[in-house]
Formats: sequence, structure tokens, C-alpha cells
Amino acid sequence: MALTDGEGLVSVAFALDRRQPVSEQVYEVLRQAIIRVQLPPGTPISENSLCRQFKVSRTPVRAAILRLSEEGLVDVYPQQGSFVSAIKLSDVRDSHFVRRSLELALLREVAGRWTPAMSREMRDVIATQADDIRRGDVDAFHRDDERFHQLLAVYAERAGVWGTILAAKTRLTRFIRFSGNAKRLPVVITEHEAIVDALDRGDADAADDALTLHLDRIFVLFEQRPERDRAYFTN
Amino acid sequence: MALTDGEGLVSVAFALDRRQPVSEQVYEVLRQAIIRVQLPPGTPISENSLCRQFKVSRTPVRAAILRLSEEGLVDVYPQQGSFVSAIKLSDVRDSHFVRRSLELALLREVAGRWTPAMSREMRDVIATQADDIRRGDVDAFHRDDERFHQLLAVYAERAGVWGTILAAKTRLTRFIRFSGNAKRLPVVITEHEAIVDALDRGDADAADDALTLHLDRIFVLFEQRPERDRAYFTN
DNA sequence: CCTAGTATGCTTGTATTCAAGTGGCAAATG
DNA sequence: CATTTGCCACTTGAATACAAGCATACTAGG
Repeated sequence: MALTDGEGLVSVAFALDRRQPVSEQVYEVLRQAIIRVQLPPGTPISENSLCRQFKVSRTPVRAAILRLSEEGLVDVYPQQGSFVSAIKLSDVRDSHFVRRSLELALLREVAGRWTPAMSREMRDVIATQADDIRRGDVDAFHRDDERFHQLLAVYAERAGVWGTILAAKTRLTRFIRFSGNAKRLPVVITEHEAIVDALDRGDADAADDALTLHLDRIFVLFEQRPERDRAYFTN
Repeated sequence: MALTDGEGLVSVAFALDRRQPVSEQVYEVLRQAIIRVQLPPGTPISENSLCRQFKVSRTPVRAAILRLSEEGLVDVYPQQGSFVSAIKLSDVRDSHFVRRSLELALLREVAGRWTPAMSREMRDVIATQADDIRRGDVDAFHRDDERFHQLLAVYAERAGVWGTILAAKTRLTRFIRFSGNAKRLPVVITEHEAIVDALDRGDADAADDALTLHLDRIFVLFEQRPERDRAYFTN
């Protein structure tokens, strides 16, 4: 939860468990805050400020920021400061290309080895997502959404590919959460169902189309993006 | 160049420029040494040992190791040590899948906008690679090889995709350099030429096949891998 | 001889201190 | 009044010091 405080800027409140790696916890908190746009692009990430908030030294904070900078979520300017990176539209476009290419390739392999057990498991996830919407738990919805797409990699017996997809999806998620409309979440349910339906029918081409349609839905956000947020984007 | 020394293990000799970021230089040296298999899988990466060799403190060394661990090149075990990661065959397989899926997708886009200028530039790179072989400069060959494949992303106007491909290619390169045979390098030349030839003819399908053949050549290494190196691999 | 316990040296994780560069602001100078 | 100069607060980078856990070797006791 983002809230302004005496630090003068946006802070992230969190109590961490000192028995577990500190840098890991700081990293996770910051990463989630950035993806959920609680820390909007351009927000200064002062190491000292974070040290005071988390009650830890700079070392683990620096480690966390270093990881975030490699992930492209934070820009570090020596002797000037670190800031939540702007959302580069070209990055969003390229990340979408990566994700779509990989998921379609996975889907082609999954279609050839589709089983009723897979169908059940996927429909289970979809049902959970529907419940997430009813409960209004957006974070849980996105977590289960990742689970759905991850299953594609698992079923294709290429679980390692998911890491690459997730990295791309992370960059996309920030854009979607920023521009997205909660009313659109139910559409995801029907699109997921369309994919599983096609797979159940053994129609690989239809599944291909359904997944493409599902993933390309992000493009409508390119149009709807409000002008007032221009400052948060580049390119 | 890897060489044993008083540290008791394998060391990396290098003189670094203190006017530039130290951690960056340490990272680059270590990364190259690991990819070129000068530091084989399982090699202990002692922070203190590296500090003595580079004549720097632990802080930048730790930063470098942290980056390498995220790249999957180093495994860090708290209170035990850090080691060059084993080459996981499932990782190689998945990385190959990522690379092939993305490069083929890029090629499909490039084929539709192919120009004589692109053809010239690519043939230029190929010529340079042939020269690298004549000079016996394997490192330069691989550097130019990356350039060739990077051009696909550039021509498709999705330069950002290259970063993802490169990450996958890095994992593959370590495997190839370990198992590879220098005699096979000239084959790369003819395969690259076949791709450009097909593009020049405007035959997208042939280009597709040529690139697939080129990338799938790595699978012959799966068979030829000598038994004595088993210890360096897992899965 | 074998086993249990302990001591020691190694490792990484965290904290703290020092160093160097940047940008803004205010005062001095033309 | 405009410009420059020096100071100061702030940033990250690097160096050093401290803490805590693990593995090995050694020792004492059976």
C-alpha cells in the first residue's frame, strides 16, 4: 500500500521477517509495489529512505535495487538517484511479441498431447479466477492468471520456458495494470474457456486463434490510454 | 585465461580500470570466463579469492556474483559457497526452444520487408565470420555470430526482443563451447548464407527451413557429448 | 578401533564507514 | 542586475567490520 509520509515521497509499508533473507524480502515488496503501480514510473527510490522504512542497512536494499534494475523496473543513475523506470511502449510491444511467440509455440505442442486431466486442471484454475473476481481480489486474479499460462509450459514439458515468459509478462502487467479496466477481467474468463474448449475439441487451429485473440486484447489498451498519463510513458 | 595459482583453484587474471565501475568489469570478466568454459561447472567462486585477485573489496564482487546468479550461471549457497552452475540439459533444451521460437517469428516478419541493404549488411557479417575462422579467432567468430542473429531482431523492428534471445543464447553457448568442435564452424557460414539466399529469392518458407536447420544443428552435440564430461551436466 | 563432541577456519549475509560525484542555492563579484 | 563561485545536502559506489552458519579435522572418551 502506497502512502505519503515524512520521507516526503511515496513509501512502502511492510514488516519483514528477520529470520529470512532480508534482501529477498525487500526485493519482493518493491517488485510488487512497482508492478501494481503503487510506485508509479519516475518515483525516486532512495536507498537511505528505504533503509529507514525497513529498518535495515543499505547493503540488502542495494542488492534488491540491483535485481530490479536488471529486470528493467528501476533505472539507476550513479551519484544522482534511482527511479522507477518509465513504461517504454517499445518495450511493451517487444515483450508482447516475446510472450505471444512463445505461448503459441507451446500451445502447438500442448495440442498434440492434450489429456482430460489437463482440461480439468485448467478449468479448475478458470473457476478460481471467476471466484477471485467475485471476491474482488485483483491480486489473486493475476496470480491465478499466471498459473493458467504457466500450465501451458508445464504441459509442453518445457517448464523452463515459463521463466522467460514471466519476465516478458511482468513488463506487460505493469502496463496493463496502469491502463487497465477492472471491468475487463470477466472477459479473460471467457477467453480462457475458449482456449480450453478448442483444445477439448482437438481443434489446434481454433486454440491458436483463441490464444492469439486473448493475448492481443492488450492492444485495445494502447488506444484507450488516457493522455494525462503520457508522462509515465516513453516512445 | 584460466590458470591455477596459489589460491588453490582456478583463477581469472585481469587488470581492471579503476575509473570505470568495478562491479561491471568483474561481472564481464567472470561471465566471459564461464561462457568460454575457462571456469568449468562446479568451480568454486570464492568472494574473498576474487577480491585478492582483482585487488578490490567484496562489495563489487558480490554485486557481480549476484548478477551471474540471476542469469543462472552461478549457484549461491549461503554459508557454504558459490559455484559455477552445472549445465542442465533441460535448460539447454528449453533455451533452444525459446531461441528457435523467437528467431523464427522474427524471420517471418523480416521476410515481408526484406531489402537489398539488409542483404548486403548480413553478407558483410558472414564475410567477417569467414575471416574470423581464417584467423582462428573463435571469440570474434561468436561475437559476429551474435551480430548476425541480432540483425534479425533489428530488421523486424523489434530490437528489444534480442535481449531475451541473447539470454537464451548465453545458456546455449556454454553448452556448445563445451561440447563443440571447431571444425564445425565453417558449416555455420554456409548455413547463414542459405538463409540470406532464401530471403533474397523472396522464399520465406525456404528461409524458415534454413534457419530451423541452422539452429537445430545443436542437437547433434547432444549425441556426441563425451561420457567423461557427464559430471558437468545434470538431468 | 570407533564414536561423539568440539574447535577452527571457511563461507555468505548484514551493518557501518568512507569516498566521490551531482545539483541546487546563496552569496560574492563583475 | 547577471554571472560565477563556493558551500552544502544528497545521491550511489566501494571498502571495511561484524555476525552467523556450515564442513572439516581433530581430540577425548568409550
